[in-house]
Amino acid sequence: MAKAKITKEEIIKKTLKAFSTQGYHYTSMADLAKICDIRNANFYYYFKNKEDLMREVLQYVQQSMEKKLDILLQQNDILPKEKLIQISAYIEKLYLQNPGGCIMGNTVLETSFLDLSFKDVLMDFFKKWIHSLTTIYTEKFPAQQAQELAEATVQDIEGGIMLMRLYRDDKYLKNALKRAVNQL
Amino acid sequence: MAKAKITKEEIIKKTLKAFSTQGYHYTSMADLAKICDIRNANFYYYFKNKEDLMREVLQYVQQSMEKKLDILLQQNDILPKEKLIQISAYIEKLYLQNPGGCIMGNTVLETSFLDLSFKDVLMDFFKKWIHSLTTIYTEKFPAQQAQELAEATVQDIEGGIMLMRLYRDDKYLKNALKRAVNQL
DNA sequence: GTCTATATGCGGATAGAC
DNA sequence: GTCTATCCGCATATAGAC
Repeated sequence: MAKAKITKEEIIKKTLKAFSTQGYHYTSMADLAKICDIRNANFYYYFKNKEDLMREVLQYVQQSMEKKLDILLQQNDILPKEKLIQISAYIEKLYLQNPGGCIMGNTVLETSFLDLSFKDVLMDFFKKWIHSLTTIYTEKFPAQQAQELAEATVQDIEGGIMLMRLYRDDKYLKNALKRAVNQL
Repeated sequence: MAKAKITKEEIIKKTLKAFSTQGYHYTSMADLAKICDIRNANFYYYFKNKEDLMREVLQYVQQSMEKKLDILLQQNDILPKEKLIQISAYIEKLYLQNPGGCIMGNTVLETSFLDLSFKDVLMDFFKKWIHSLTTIYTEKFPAQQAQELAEATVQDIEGGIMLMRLYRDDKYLKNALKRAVNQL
């Protein structure tokens, strides 16, 4: 087959930023077309509809996160605290580099009352994140407490992203990440 | 003047629930008209536009919160911990009674990239909340630490609301409130 | 103050040529 | 695979009668 002007993966990467900043509903297909430098109609060759595109975008983020966490956790030669520091660094890079914060958390609050196909992707994302943190905290705390600590950490970070966007000050996210590491 | 079929305040109270659950953009004037049992056009007699209506809705929530916190804090005859418990109870009632969670946090994430007139109301809301918690935590911790603890508490709660909506499980919010109280 | 009717634009999505 | 043209519905908002 002939080389496409733009690949599916390129579309996903380029639209991610827009969805991340502006949210799902507010980002129009026209916006996305401009960003990708293609025509509005071309999306429908690659994706069934807007919802399907969003699903693939979220899946891309979810799978990147999952892969990254698996690699980090499998390191046998480093201390738990060091793993935590690495996760923090990853999260900070992920959420600090664009003004939109966390596309997963944003999308939950924007769409949780609707019956959209990508809800399970959002659930997988946070489930994996919490589970990874639980695994690490288990090295110091009993299982139940480690689980709650992991949930609290994710909540602290996600709430921090909200305040970061409101006040345009990244101290809220940075402090949350610091607290997460200091649990060990 | 003749009695209006519906007052401005009634509109605000009735539309609050819809905005809270569905968000700002997704809630249409038609939705709101149905809820209030008036015609679409009638809103424009009371409010300049949709943004203006939303501003008044958020202001109503903000002012209720402010009043409540002021009353709670002014009690001289009770322990700081008891104040914290009362605030928790208020927050729990406020955020648990409808499926939309926290309209203020939702609205921040949905609209913070836009230049909307109600941004200052959102900032006032969280500023007041954090400040009140700081005041209480100051009874046990040094100022700087109390401030960070207050921020962490709000972040924990707001993140908890997000997970609560995602997994339809109120344990995330309830645990966050418990942690807030247990700081004292 | 509340109504009917409607202007006006933008949203997602499709048809069909090339 | 990519294009142009266009459909159709819904959004906010306004005009003007009652």
